[in-house]
Amino acid sequence: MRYSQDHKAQTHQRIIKEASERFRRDGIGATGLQPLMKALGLTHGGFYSHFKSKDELVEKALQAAGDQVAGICAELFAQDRPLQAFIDAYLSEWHQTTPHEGCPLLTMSSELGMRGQPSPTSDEVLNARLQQIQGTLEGENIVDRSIVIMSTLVGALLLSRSVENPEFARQILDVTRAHLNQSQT
Amino acid sequence: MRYSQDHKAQTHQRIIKEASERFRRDGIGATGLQPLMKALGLTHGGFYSHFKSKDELVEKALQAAGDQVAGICAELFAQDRPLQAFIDAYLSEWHQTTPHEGCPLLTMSSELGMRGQPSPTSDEVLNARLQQIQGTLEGENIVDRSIVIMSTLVGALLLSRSVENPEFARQILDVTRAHLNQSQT
DNA sequence: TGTACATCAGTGAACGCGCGTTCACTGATGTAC
DNA sequence: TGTACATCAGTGAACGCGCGTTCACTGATGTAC
Repeated sequence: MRYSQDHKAQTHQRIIKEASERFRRDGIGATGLQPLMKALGLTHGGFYSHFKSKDELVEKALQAAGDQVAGICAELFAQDRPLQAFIDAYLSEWHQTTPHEGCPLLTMSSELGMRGQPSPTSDEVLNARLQQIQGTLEGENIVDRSIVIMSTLVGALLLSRSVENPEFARQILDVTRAHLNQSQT
Repeated sequence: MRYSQDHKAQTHQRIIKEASERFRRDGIGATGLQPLMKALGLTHGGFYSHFKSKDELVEKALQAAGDQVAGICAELFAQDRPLQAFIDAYLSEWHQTTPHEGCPLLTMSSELGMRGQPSPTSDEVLNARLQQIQGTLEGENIVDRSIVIMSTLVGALLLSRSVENPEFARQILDVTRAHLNQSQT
């Protein structure tokens, strides 16, 4: 059956959004197209009238995740203490327990790198964060310092998500947050 | 056919070693038992006379990876400048391009955390590194500082493996290595 | 304005494939006499 | 010491399952007259 004019565009975006969440929460390889389409009330055969392969969806979903996160970060960096707002949000309990709405660098980008299929979009997402951080820094070696801050954020979040003991996970986030907040101004 | 006395133990260890490398390089989910056994010159059916499931192998392989890395780190921490030796090795080009012999925290532990099946062994591996780092530190907040150092190392290595541009990857490692080495003493 | 036709998003069965796991079987070795 | 038997690591076919992808088909909508 044929649908109204922009119905296809809406479905297209719904697939991308659902995929970007599942890829971040469960992993790309562990996300099946069949359950994905079913969750949207569609059948899996129709997938290929929207994308030519799963790989194409992965790239679109990574871009969408990057855009979503860019929006969230733009708000954070518009606050009074922009860097602290960003650090607090990145190392928040919400971000630890909500990977499907969070930073795609430690989920999608990492998995793509592991597969030997790194995407330029990963570089773009990372560079966007670095530039936002750099905008809040003063003094010398701004680029280098932004890279170190971002590495520390990513590492602390990854470890907190990997560890079994919840108190240990919280400690990693708390300690790292305190360190980064006091070392900047 | 029945084999000589310790033949089974040797095969057992060969399976664990090969698995610990493949799990770290390709991921747990992307590693099939059939190709794994074939690479060792065995048939896949025999797997279950060694392990009761893939999950059991995963746990053993994570422990083996932890032990292997512990051995490497023990040598590094026995050198003249132990912390610098560790940092330089962790952020080396070798570690970036040799995940199958490297730290299981950003490969196996991360994937297990993502699956909602975190292992206590992940905590043990991380704690072992933290204690080795703490042994090289002086002054206050030694535990906190060790967590920050480890987070920064893990994050920089993950980003360098995730990024598409090789120069960008190298820059992340170089900048982070320089920062960590100068901030300690 | 009303009618005939073309479009194409979505359907659902089917494809080959690799996965983890099972199972009856093999046959060289270790053990018991 | 020589022989008969039990053991069990490893074999290889088979299991059901979910994967990504294909394909002939449907039928409500947009378009042309």
